[in-house]
Amino acid sequence: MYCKIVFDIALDREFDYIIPAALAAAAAPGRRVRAPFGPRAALGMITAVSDSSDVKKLKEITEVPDAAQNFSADLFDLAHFMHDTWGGSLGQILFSLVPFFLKDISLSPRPGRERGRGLPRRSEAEAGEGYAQKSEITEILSSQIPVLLYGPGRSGKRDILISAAITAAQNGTVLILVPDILSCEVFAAQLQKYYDKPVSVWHSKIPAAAKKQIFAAALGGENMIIVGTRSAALLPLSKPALTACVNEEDADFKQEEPQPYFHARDILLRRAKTLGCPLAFLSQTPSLEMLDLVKRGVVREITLPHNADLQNPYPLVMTTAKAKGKKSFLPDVTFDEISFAAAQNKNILLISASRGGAPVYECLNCGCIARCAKCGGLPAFDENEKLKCLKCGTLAAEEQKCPKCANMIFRRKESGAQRAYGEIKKLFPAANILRCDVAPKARAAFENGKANIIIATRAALKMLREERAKIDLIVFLDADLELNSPDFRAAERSAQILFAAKSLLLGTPDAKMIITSDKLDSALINAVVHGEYKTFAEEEMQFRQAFNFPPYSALTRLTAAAKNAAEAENVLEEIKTAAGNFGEILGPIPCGKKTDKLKKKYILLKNIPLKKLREILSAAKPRKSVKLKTSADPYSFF
DNA sequence: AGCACGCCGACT
DNA sequence: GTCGGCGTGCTC
Repeated sequence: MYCKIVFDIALDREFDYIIPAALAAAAAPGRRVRAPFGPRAALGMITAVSDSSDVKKLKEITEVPDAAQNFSADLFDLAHFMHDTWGGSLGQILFSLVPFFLKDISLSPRPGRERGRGLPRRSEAEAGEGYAQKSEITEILSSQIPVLLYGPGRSGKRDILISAAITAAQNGTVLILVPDILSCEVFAAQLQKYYDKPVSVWHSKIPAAAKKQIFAAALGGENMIIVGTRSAALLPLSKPALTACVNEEDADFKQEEPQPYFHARDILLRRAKTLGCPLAFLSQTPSLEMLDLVKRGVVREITLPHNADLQNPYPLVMTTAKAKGKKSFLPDVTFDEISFAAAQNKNILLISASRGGAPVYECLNCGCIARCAKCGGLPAFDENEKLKCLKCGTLAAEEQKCPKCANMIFRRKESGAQRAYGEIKKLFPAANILRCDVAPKARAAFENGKANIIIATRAALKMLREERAKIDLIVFLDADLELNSPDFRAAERSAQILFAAKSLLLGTPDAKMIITSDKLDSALINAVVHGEYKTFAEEEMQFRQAFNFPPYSALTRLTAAAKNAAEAENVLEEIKTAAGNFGEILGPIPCGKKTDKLKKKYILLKNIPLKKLREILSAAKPRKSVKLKTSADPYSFF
């Protein structure tokens, strides 16, 4: 007998081995095995068993360590689906389903009833609070196809999910995915108020021992509720009763960087189908992919009405064009609103476009950016306030003549939050101003009631939304900047952020929002002002169709990294020519962020299956000096 | 991914 | 003269 084995390494290849007679009974697809691999003995996993092999010099597998298979029935098939859909190493995919802490728990008796990290339970009185009792609950639990709970902020989506989860958890395992760790903690705590058993919390910060218990319980098909981040989508589910995904549109559900590559939304769709289990997506700004699924009848949408019983059910959204000229950092409207709010000691949140890196040296007259005389790199002020080239370290003169307009007015130009902080401090010297690049700081600031003005990025906004912070005025300092990114989802992302910000105002009387933009008549801005996400989504959907972007095409990104940009470009051009017959290709496009010393460029391939792309890549003899990386359904475009 | 093999720079 | 840099290549 022979078998094919994959290993937990970034190598997408199977290896053939002999199964010795003594191990024949235990060896089966999905079973982990010990086998000699090069100079060492490695742990692999059997993908197939057969009675012949083409390979001449074969070695024998030496051990089958586990008493039985470690994952639920659908996961072996899911691994192949992940491999086909997003690529990567099948070995790493399979091993990600059998975590490192799993030694031989597969046949161990069920753990005690306390598992995972039990959250503190609320008092009887609090637990007695009524939770949603709506027809949507039965609709979710009895639907033959996945459901999208679509509704504006605070329309009761989460209450419905909590009720459905508690009902379903009487009959099996409930798995609820949320985008990030904070949402995980917040939602689990919310759920715990109504659930009389401990809610299991699963994310990267949960200790291995607790994860092991949750894993074992899920594998055992226990009645329980798991709230977790995207990696929880890969947990075994032997007796699933309900799966769900909160804030479905969040890009964090896509795992790009470490293997395995996957999109939690697509994993849930696939698993719900094969497991025959109810699935609910929650969103106030559904992704266009989700709206496409609804349109095609794959997902059924349940629309929740706007909740008019809120403190501020229709928050005022104002728009203003960017300040023209050099003297004013803020448009007049914005300045007036901030002054007014600050005078009343209100909480003001300023959203700047980006965290902003080192300040650059820019000509105030023509915008020309100073260059290093020696190497052409960007000079910037270092920690000692010396103007130095970022590339070669050469000290540059601060008194420079602009090479373009010959003015002697080079100025330090700080970007993003950094710049905003300086300017706001000048304009509102009496206010407490806090700059928070990092999300948790925003929380502290509002808790203390210390800061009047918080300057934050969008990441912080997400956190504030989760905490339902009390904010009286939100100002987007430049809503257009996001749209300049090469990401075709830029507009969608902006919409998500703007709508999220708007619903942050719902609980605070008279709270309002100002959007600074030079595209005031765009569908996006109009949609936010009038509260109709779908208006924007429809126009965006037409854009996607017109330019053949997802959900109208399957996108794959191929990145080339080389010592010099021309080399990377040449390789990509070659591949573009070779693959041109199979689908539309965009690029090569230079990567914006320079992470290492290698130059990177990428092309975008439309509707070329991964399998086809692999063929093309192996046919085009890849040069050793150029590193290629493919990414299916990409979400980042750096 | 590891880990070996292999051919060019500054040290006991 | 050697130690060691990491480029290249292989693992059934």
